[in-house]
Amino acid sequence: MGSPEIDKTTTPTTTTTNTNASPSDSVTIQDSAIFSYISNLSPIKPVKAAPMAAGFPGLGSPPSVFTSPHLNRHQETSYLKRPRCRQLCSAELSQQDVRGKKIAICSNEIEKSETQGSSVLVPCTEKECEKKGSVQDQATSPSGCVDDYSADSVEVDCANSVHSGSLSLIQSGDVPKSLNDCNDLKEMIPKLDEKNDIGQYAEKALGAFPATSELAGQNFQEKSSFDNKPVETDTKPGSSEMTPNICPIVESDLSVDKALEEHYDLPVAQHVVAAHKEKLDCAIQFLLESLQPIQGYGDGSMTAIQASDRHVENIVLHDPKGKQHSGMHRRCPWFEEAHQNIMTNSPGFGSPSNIVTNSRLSTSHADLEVFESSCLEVSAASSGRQLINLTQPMISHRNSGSKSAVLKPSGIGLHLNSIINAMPIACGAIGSMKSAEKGYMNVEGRKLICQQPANTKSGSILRNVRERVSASSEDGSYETQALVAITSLASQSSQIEKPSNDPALLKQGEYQTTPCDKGKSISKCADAVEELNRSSPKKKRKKAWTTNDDDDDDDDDDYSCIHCNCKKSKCLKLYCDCLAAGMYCDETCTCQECFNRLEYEDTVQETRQQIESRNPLAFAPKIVQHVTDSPANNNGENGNNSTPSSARHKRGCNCKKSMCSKKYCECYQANVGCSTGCRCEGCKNVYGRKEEYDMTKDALSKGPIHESFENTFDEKLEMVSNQEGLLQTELCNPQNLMPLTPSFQFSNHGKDVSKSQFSTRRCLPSPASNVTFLPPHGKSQRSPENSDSHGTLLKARKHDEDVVSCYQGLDYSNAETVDGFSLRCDELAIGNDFSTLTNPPSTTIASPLSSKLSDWTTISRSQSCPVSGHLSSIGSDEKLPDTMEDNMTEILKDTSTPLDALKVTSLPCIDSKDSTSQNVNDPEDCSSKK
DNA sequence: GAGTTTGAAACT
DNA sequence: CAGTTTCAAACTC
Repeated sequence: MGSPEIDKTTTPTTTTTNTNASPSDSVTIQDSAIFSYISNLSPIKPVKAAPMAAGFPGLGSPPSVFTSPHLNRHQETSYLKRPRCRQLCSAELSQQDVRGKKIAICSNEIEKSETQGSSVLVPCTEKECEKKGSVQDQATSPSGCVDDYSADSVEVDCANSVHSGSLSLIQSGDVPKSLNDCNDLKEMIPKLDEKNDIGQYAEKALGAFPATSELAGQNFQEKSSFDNKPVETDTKPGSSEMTPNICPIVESDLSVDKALEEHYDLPVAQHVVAAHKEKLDCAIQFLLESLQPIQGYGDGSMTAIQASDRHVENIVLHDPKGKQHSGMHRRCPWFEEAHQNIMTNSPGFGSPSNIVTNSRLSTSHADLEVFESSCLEVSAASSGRQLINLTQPMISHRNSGSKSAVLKPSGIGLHLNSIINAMPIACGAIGSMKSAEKGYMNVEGRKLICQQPANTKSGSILRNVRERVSASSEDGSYETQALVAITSLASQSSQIEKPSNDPALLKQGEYQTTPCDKGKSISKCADAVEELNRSSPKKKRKKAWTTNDDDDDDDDDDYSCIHCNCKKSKCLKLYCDCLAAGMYCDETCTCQECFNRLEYEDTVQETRQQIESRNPLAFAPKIVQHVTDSPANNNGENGNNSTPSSARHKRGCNCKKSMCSKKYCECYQANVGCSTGCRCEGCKNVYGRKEEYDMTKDALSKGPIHESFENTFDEKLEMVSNQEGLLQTELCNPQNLMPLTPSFQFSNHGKDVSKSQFSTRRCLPSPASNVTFLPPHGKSQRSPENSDSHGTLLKARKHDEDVVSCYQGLDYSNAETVDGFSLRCDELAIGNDFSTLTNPPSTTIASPLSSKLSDWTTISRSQSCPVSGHLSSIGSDEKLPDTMEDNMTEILKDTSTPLDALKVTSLPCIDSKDSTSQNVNDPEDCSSKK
């Protein structure tokens, strides 16, 4: 009480400049900043720092709120995109530009998931970003390309980081030059796309650009970015049908794939294709090659270029509809914070996205050598996709990682869940997202939901995407990305009619497909997404973290679905759905004495920190995927399950009288079954009863250890990942997730769940963050459909795998495992010796800590590439950065029990079998032995 | 719409 | 950690 009042008095003075600044003002400022930035090239720092800091006090310091979510910053940001987008846009542009396109893409996907339809986004973005866009356009318009680009970037930034990435590219490169050369590039690019003459292209590029390979590389990128439009037309003749939103995402992923496939006949390409595992290495190599070589490796350079181009295309495409983000009317402080933190804090985050960003930053900054930039891009291209996939989920979420990520709605999570991450994946933090239909589970939160105007095209788009995916990618990793995109698309399509949260988005990552199952997996994924998107009809109101989006009526974005009616809490407690979702209250809220407003950012921030201090996972998605699915969950006892079967409430419910059959029950409300974590009495949860869950677990895991592990360790990990992800997410991921929080996390949860866990454990170390976690590792090769018949076996497998992976580290050699892994994992793990992963604790711990993507990046680089640096190895905890250690410590504390359990339990199994692969393949054996 | 019920969040 | 209180949503009428 007191604090709020105090804040009121204080905030006005302190925050007034920041928060009070009218959107237009902020926009203009930002625009000007952006403009200057572009013109000056140097720039990222000046512009954003101020506004962001002011806007989001919490960001400066790792937001306590989203501490857990560190990893998912991206997602978080993506998750909760609301009003703030404007400010963020400008600020982010400068700061975020550094981010890799891929990151942006990821965010885009998340956003898409959240917003669902580009069309949907458009309106919103227009509202929010119109001013900005116009201003920026005018300001930046040096060239048409630039204009579009900048404009897009601005708008996109709000929702997507991609734009920022593109901007960064532009900035990094000599803008003027690039602009001038745009025409040339355009001309050249088409050819490239056609593969007519990569060599020529390279030569031209070299000639046109500075002699230095570095410059050339940059130029290429820049050009590519600028040439996006041309490329699009050329490359995507058939894609016209696709909505801009979809196209960008898909293309981004696909583009990379294509580039790799098409252009990488080179050894490098082989590396990439041959080893998803070695993506990092490939990226490194690619970088190396790119450095020297455009000449020598024209193809390689081209690839990078194309990738960048495609990204650009994506951006460009978004332009028309680019204003997607606006979908969120509300602003998500967390999310923003996450962005800020990410942007300001470090060039290198732990997450791949961060990595990408860094790379781009390097380009923009000149600090990094072109080499790095090229490498980054390459890596981004290779890994970025993964990231994308990851983000989605997450997303989850909303931010699970409140602090680090700040926002994200940690998983699709519930709160942010609303999105989680939802939200938008993630917009992870989103968490609480209520998914439009299903809500993003967790991603935390956020509701990623964005309404999509009904897109008649969605279906066609989806098809296109699928086709492309199948056609384009041979690599599972790529497929994964494609899947993600598809998933988002599917969700969009499914949601077209209705706004939806996408917990699914958060969890999109979960839907990995193996090459074999591509078609099916994709379609299934889409189906799953759709399912997730389904909202429960009954709900009058959704909680932010709820996965379901009931609000068919709501055309608003997921976030819009979140409203509060607080009377006494002043919206500064978790009672407030808005706050829980990492969102500010808006006019739609009927709260009284509300302090959860932009005007009281400081207060909100403090409150969040306070809440987080009490419960670090307070803003994490409430719903997370579980490793084990109860049969009931898989099919849904009622067959109504909208949420992933594997999804479970993080903490479980405590229902006494409602029998978990009313919305009083958070599990039921989230359309998830009860689990062992629930203390409910007389559970009759139609989505899965606690007893069933327990029985299933017992049967599958055959050991209390598994349960304990799953419940505690996995859940935590998942949560963290979700939060960070999401939507995001979400969830994280999204939120979520999902959110997927929002971070990150959805329908096919059974499968996905296992995957998610898998990924989590495996990927934990990866900077990729939650998002990556979300992706289903476990299932990669498994058919998406987990029929009950297969369910048991698969489940058993999953458990075994999880245990093994956790304990021993993944055996990437194992085809299944590899496929299952998200790119991030591959990158991270691959680059390194898995020996590093050998330490279960370190691995598991690391992942949550992924908040510092930079570390990861460095690690991955160091491992794969000598260049890098600081971290000698992930494997040893000692070597981990302080922050990492701290995070790990926290995580360990949280999961200490699980770890122990894991060790104890898993060991027998593992020991019994020498090879991890065997364990993975033969879960039964382990179980039988047990 | 008012009142009741419910369970999470907050507090002790 | 358990018990109690507070709170706001869900529910009922």
